[in-house]
Amino acid sequence: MFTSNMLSLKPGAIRVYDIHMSNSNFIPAAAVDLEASLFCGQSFSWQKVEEGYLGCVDGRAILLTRAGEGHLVLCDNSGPEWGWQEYFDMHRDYLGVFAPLQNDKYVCEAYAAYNKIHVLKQPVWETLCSFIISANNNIARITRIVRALCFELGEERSVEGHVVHTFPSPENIVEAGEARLLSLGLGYRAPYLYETAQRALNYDWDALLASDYDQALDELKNFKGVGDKVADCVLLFSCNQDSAFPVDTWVQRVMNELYGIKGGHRHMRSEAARLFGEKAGIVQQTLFHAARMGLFKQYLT
DNA sequence: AGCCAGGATAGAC
DNA sequence: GTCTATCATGGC
Repeated sequence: MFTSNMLSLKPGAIRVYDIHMSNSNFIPAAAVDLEASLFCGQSFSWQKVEEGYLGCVDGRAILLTRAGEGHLVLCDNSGPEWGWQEYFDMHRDYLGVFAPLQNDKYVCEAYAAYNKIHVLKQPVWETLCSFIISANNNIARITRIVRALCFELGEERSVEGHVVHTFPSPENIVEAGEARLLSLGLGYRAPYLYETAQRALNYDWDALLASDYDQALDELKNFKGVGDKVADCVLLFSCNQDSAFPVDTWVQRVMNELYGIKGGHRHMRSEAARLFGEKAGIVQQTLFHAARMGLFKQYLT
């Protein structure tokens, strides 16, 4: 039997979630760890402000303000209401994903420390660009570059007096040109992003979203600067592919040194499915964050 | 100064 | 198909 103290889930957490789901603008703190979810390296478009968190999703300025035991969602009025429940993956049964893994020492340790990291469902174009930029880079600098891209090439939006900038469209990036991208700090990734933007000008994103995993993986790798890892990030964070298993340097270390698994992308992914289930990507995000925060320091060389 | 960061690429074999 | 040097940039 899977009990709440096994993984240190706070008593009553699920209840609070259910009670507040009736309020369409309220994100209960007990349902999702916004701090960890926004800053664990899956999105680079959020920042902390006095009242809470400020971001821009799908061309819409968003402010998450602290209120009671959670946050209120405030948007600008530029379009239809923002589907934050989908963005924050509120309807997934996270306990159901982790419960079958109660015999996995490392998953349990990670889940005990970070049991409310949700995998965000982000706009695919922004995710593709962000993770092209992420190659051989660190989260702080990726964030700076993405922010510079938005500030220089995006459009201004505002909510509650806060100004943000939208993520630039493929047209915006092509018009800016490769040299401009270089000056924004992209380094050798500048031509990758530029060529990707050109290819994206007339691209059928709906077809990508409708594809199965293998098909979508091959398709994404046709973009310049996209290999297995970046493609898996896009698949997991934007394409509803819960089995995608991004292997960066941290996850590589975890798989090698904690689970004794080595090999190429294909083998690593099948082993991840065997160890963590068909939604291995959801588990991966918590493992990644735990490893990066030093939780496995004692096990890693 | 050298190593690391949510890796990918072209080239060699 | 697998293995490798190389690629900007900044922080430590």
